[in-house]
Amino acid sequence: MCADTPTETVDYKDTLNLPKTDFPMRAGLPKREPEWLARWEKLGVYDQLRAKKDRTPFILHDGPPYANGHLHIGHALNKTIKDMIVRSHQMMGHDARYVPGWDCHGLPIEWKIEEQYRKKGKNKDEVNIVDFRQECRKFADGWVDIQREEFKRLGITGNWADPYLTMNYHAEAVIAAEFQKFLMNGTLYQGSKPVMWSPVEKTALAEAEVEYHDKESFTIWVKFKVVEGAKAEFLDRASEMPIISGNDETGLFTQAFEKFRNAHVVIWTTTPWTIPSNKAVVYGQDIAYGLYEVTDTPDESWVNVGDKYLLADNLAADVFKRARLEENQYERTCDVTSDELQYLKLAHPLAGAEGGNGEWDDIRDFRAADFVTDTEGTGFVHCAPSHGMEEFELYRDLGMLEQVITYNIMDDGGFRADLPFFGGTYILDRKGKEGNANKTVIDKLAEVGGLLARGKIKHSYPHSWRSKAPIIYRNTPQWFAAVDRAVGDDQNEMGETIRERALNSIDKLVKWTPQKGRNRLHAMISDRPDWVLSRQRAWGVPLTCFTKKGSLPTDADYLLRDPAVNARIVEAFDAEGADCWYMDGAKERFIGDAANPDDYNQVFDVLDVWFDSGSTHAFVLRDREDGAHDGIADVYMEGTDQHRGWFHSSLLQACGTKGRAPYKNVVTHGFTLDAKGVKMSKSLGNTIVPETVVKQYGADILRLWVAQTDYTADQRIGPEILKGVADSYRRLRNTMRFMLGALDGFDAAKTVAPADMPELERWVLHRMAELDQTVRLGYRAFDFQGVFQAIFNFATQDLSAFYFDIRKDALYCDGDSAERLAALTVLDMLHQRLTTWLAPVLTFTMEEVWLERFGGDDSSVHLVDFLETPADWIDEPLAEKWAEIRKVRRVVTAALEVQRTDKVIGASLEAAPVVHVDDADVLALLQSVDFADVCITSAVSLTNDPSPAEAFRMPEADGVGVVFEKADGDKCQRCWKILPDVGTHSHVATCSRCNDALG
RNA sequence: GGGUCGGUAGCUCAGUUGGUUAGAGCGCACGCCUGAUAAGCGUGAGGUCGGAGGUUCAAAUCCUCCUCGACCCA
Repeated sequence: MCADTPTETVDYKDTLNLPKTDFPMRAGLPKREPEWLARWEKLGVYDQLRAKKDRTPFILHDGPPYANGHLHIGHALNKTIKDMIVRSHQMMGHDARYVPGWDCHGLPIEWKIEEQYRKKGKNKDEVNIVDFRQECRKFADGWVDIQREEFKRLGITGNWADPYLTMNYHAEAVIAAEFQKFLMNGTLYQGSKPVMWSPVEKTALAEAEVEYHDKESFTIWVKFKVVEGAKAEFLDRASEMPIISGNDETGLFTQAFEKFRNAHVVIWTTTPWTIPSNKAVVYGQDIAYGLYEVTDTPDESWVNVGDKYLLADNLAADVFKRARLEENQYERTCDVTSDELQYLKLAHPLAGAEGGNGEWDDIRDFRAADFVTDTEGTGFVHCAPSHGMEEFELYRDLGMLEQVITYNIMDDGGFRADLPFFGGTYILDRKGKEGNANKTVIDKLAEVGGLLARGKIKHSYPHSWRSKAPIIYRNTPQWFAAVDRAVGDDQNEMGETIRERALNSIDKLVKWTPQKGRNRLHAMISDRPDWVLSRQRAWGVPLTCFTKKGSLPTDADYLLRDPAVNARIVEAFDAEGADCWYMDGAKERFIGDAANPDDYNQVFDVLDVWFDSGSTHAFVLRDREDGAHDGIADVYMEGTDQHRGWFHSSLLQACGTKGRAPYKNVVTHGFTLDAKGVKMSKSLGNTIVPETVVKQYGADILRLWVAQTDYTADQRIGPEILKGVADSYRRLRNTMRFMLGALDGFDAAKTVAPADMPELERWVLHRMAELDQTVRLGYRAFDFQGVFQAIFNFATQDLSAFYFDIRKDALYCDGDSAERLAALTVLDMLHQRLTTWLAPVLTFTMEEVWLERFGGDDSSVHLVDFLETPADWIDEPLAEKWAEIRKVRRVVTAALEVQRTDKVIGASLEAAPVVHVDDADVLALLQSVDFADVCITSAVSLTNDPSPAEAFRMPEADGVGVVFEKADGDKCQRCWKILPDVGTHSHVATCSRCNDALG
């Protein structure tokens, strides 16, 4: 082009319809999000939605977070998923109300308050319990307020003005009332189990209150003699078992017993004080054992020549070394199989001891157990089921607890006074140092010849978090809900017992997302023991019941079961809170005239907090106006850890009280890990907290992270990942921005009917209708990842890179051409749909995008539903046609790229390629549209002449060849197309279209 | 230690009943445009599908073992 051409200086930019918008490219979310929050608050969006009539309720019931501490990323993930579920269902036409809740009772808060007291030099025991509980309540209240604000900042919608708290008086009343259902229907009973116990503090401890430190312990190897007494017992048993031939079995027994006559089974323990409570010894089914005989002895030893010991082969050498024997002082005489072991019984080393009062004379049980190993000790484990969880469970499962539970250790860690030899000795002294119990036991064992060896060992051992003193396992009375007892109400559709009802509910009434959650809970419910309801704590709902003095837990009259008493309690709790249980005269007040209060003890244990939260379906769903009429939620949505927690306790509780699961859908999310897939921890320094993300990027970025991840598995988050999320956000934001700019001055009166639109527009309608289905199905399945990916790919690939790119020419340069008006109509439709579809995810940004066109004081995208998308927009043949067109287009763009690289052209408008198409049908397709527009070239020639050899081809588009040609003519200074007619019009530097437009 | 779940390009994810050369988006590199401009368009590189065995004509997909990680339990 010549430098002196006058046209070059003409600037037609102002004559174009260029995009015009105030919508900024950069969002500034951290600063602007609070403004939208204030707007929604002012509009009362949540309440306005509730006022909409004739909508089917959709209830996502909130699992309550614990009211303690600032939010971490897990909270943010959890509430964001819930929010997207709630918002998407609202916009799909439901009344999706959401009542957030908090778990307020329990240990961690109790700790904090105790800590405060300790700082003031006060002891918890000196403080009035009601005052103490009030402090806990105040503390929880404070955190509820803080967390509420933090949740709101994330854009979580809900009834924040009136959330539910497990410590609300009504909640406490309902929890007590729910507990009383178990009391009345007979599933409640008092039993016992070993718990971690701190003798120094005289209290039970929870797992979280325990820390592990190295401790030096006594360690002893103790001999249990194989005894004759076993024979009689075995023969008794054999006679009851007709299947087994008595003679054969007797023969086997005799054989086994003769082989082990006078032999000793050796056990090893680091807690000598448990030996007086020993009730059994167990062996491993698959461990190789041998019988060993002492052949020589060192000078000082507790062994004698001829002693026979049963030991695991892997450990025998070690044991003899401990007994100070040289390797040549013993020999292995024969194999011992577990088949043989089953015929043996044992005697306690203190059996028959003078002064023992027969305390240890009973034969000790000897059987196989799967927790025995041969990596440490002797290959035999001594069982004191009152002081060990595994042993307790073994005998519980055998139904033999009554025979093996002891009560030898008191609250203070001392032996009961009347226990021979050991009464009055203590495991620990008052300061938590080693007491005299272990030594006394060891000395006594040595005296009766029960010891093979002794020593000391340094090992990791649990200590109290508070006193730092060692703890012990101690059997204590607890309250249980029986899961295998018929509940005895008439709600038996799912089964008679809690377990049956739970398992049937899991399969028949609940849909699981992801499906594998079903197996997880099913397995747990199948295996679980009875539910321990009681905690020896102060901050909780008390087990509101009374026990009869002088009665045993197994007696029918042990528990006071009186509806009038129960009603008085519930009524009082509702009015005054559960604190009234702890007031003076409470027993007399509640028992009233139902019985003589002096005959009863009031129970002061509190309920497991899982019972509290397991009861939310009653005091939230059932009792609240904005709950669910049948007390059943559409969705419970929590982390996978809640299979053990809330999903589990809610299921058990509801099966005990209403006969079925309180939910129809259970959705679970995984855990949030750092960028490498490792758990976040302060010590690793890989923690990401919501507050930081919100401050740096904004809540919408955090929400988008949630939507882009597969939340059903564990997710990762880190700086790089967040940056990627922010990148996607910007891409999408700019696409929206382009639409807003193009729609500037949009005139609804000039809308074009779909039937009158060009094919390209109708193809966009088709894609929109397709996407409408994808979006709704995805939201219904809680699949935000799928929804967002579909929308995002549509926006970037179909719109930005294809449709918009092509239509820019018409949008900018045309006057009110049919094409331009159709494009604007489509853009309007796109804007409304994309904005509403994305509103559940990008809550803030979509409001901004919405208001940009539909402003006004009362307007909000969150007040509207997804738009109806006519099904007849779907046009499969058209879609197939345009798929073909895009395939050919890709060949053209790739061909142009070659020329661009060779510096032949820059812009694609400089080209007018010749496209050779072998297939006549495909050629016809291309000829039916403005293929030059589609390729954004100034012209295109379509032909079915065979492609010349130099034509550009691509393997994925068979039968298409592109020969490059430069566009012929001059560049229109207005639309930049290179056309032959430029220069022939009144506006000299323009093409005919632009000449007309300029008028 | 036991049980369960997971490991596909730098990142986020697809991958149907086993079946051509394992896909997409983002990011990256290069180029173009300068009328979406701290934007937009195009092209390209990038993967021994955690590892090792096995079944099969054929394995990301089925089986076994190992490894790493997570959750629950002990």
